[in-house]
Amino acid sequence: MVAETRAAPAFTIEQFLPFRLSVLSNRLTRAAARVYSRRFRLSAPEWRTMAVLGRYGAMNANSVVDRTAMDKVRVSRAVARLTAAGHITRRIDPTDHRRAILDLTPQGTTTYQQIVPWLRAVQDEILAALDDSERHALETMLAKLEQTGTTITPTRATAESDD
Amino acid sequence: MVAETRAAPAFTIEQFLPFRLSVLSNRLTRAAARVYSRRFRLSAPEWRTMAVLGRYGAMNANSVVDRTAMDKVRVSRAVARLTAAGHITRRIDPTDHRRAILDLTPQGTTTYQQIVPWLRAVQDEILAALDDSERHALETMLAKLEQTGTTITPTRATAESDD
DNA sequence: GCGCGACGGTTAACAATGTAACTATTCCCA
DNA sequence: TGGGAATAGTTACATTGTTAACCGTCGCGC
Repeated sequence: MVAETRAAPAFTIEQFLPFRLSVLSNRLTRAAARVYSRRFRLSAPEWRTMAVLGRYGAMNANSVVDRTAMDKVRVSRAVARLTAAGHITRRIDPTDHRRAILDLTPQGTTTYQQIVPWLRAVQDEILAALDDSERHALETMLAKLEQTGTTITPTRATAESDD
Repeated sequence: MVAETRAAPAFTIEQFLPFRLSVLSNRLTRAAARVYSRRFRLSAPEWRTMAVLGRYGAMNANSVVDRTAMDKVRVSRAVARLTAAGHITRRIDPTDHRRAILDLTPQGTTTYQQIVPWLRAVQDEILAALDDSERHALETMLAKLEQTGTTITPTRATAESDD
């Protein structure tokens, strides 16, 4: 029944790194999202936008794009909803009328400050499974994978004779 | 400008684990998807379904759900498209008429066997950034995080006074 | 053997996301 | 200085994901 082959071990998707990371990150993101979605009705893109504004202060949408790895459409939509909800303000940059400068409102700042400790707790809970050296190793590996991840371009299979 | 506070360090989303994993896994999944989407017009759920059938042989949709961490709706749609494309067969289980037994067709098997080596190459390329001990550590940590990830339920923030 | 809760899977309705085309503004240089 | 290329952001449309309701089948107690 198993499409096992002579030379290579079976390809097992449960062990395939992108698959594992995808499942894991979905679960963790979901756990984190409960913090801000339940009580504050924020989506992940919305929270991410507030998070960078809360951390770094006012900036335009493009800077949010750069810091959050979201595309500009997602940011644009998040901004629209956040503005409507009164969490952020949006004013045209007087020096460049294409840009809009975003910033947290007082209400948005309060919300931000309420959410942060909960997310810290989530991260602590995640990392509780690891000891100090493991946490350090995780940091190192993530940094490395984040580097290589950018250049993955499968150019040639190593064993087309996998039949 | 920065919403920095006395006691706690600033909350920086770029360092928040669920965020980092989400960005990383998106990029890796995308890199992997290029392999099967370009040439074979398969989506991720479709490939995942083929992958478990190729690895473990015929099974019903629920077993695919269990092995792929996809919900049943996604599997159902993937199965519909794969059947239409001639990659898999679907026959009612004679011993239980609620179930349908899925299996790769010869064409599906061929496709599967063509894709596998490319995905191996992708994984090798990703792991090339790490040395042997790091790979081992990654394996250990993923296993641990996959365990805890299931039970994350933020119950109490540690520092509500983060204002 | 029959009725009712559970199971396997599909369909339907809706929200979120991605891709591409588009508008408005600014940059830059011929 | 004026006109094309680049930039910032939005809108429109197609695809995908999520949730809930649904249908047929099975298991099981009565």
